[in-house]
Amino acid sequence: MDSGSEHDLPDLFLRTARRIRRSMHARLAPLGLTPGQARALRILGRSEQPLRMAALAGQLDIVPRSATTVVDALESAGLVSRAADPANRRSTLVTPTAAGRAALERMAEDRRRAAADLFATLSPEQRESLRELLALLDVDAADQCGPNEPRRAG
Amino acid sequence: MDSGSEHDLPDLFLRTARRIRRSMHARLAPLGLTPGQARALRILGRSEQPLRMAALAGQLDIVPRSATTVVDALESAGLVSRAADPANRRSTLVTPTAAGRAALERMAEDRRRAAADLFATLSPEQRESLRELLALLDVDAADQCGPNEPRRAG
DNA sequence: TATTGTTATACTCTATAACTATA
DNA sequence: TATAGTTATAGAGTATAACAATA
Repeated sequence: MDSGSEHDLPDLFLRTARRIRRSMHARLAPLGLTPGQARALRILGRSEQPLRMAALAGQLDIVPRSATTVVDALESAGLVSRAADPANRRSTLVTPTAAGRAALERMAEDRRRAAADLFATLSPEQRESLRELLALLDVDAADQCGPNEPRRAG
Repeated sequence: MDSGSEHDLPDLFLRTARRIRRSMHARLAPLGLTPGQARALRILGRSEQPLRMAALAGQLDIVPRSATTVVDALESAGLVSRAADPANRRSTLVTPTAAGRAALERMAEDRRRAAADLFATLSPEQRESLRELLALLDVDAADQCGPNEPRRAG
């Protein structure tokens, strides 16, 4: 009734993002995970190797300090473990535990269903278009506005 | 280098949203406004009538309590004013002040440029496609996941 | 000295619950 | 009693700055 007009592209984008985040939050709450924690766990789960904190932060597109908070929570929940990198003792390697991998499996199905729900108003072709457009936006995006990338002029 | 793969639609979406929010934050910081405050001010500025708190919350797609915080900040900054609705003294009517309207004008140009930057990797046709897809997503979106709408089954 | 991660802190955004004033 | 808004509080997400350990 009050949402259909006058929004520019960034506005529309953040509006939908808010809705997605709200939905994820509700879906994950019963599992005791926040959307950010679940996202980090997925990244760790799909990685072949244990990830350093900085690498995880890079994939999450947040500063390393913020990754610490996320990993702290996951570690407390027993879903990931930290270990010093033998090759470079400054580095911390993070890996999902067995419980972490089990949680990922439990979440996967639910996640697919939720995504389908969220984008239910789009046809499969439209969803594919959206995916392509988002991928385009993502390409050099981090270079421009990422928190970890060096700032450039402009 | 590390962002190009394995993201589903919600992930891609939130990733870009994060980037947009970061860009807005940086752009608005010199003006002493947060993205949320600027958004509320724009909604108030484009409204013909003064808005009640609940109406503003509705357009912002947040709960009324959250709108209070935003309006508090705008009022402190002298950009909006609150007045009791003469017709119903329970209601509060919010209007931009002259300073608020001036701030909106100052922001408008900058905002257009920022939006162009953010979506620079897309052609005009692609931007239009994206706009249409987002509009579709927005249609019955609030009904499903909004914080103010009554919860339904499913 | 440079790098990696962390401790300490702060701010934005949003939520629920309880309360006040009004209807 | 129901409604509009607020006070009080909390938690998620993210940031900067200073510091320790290691290289």
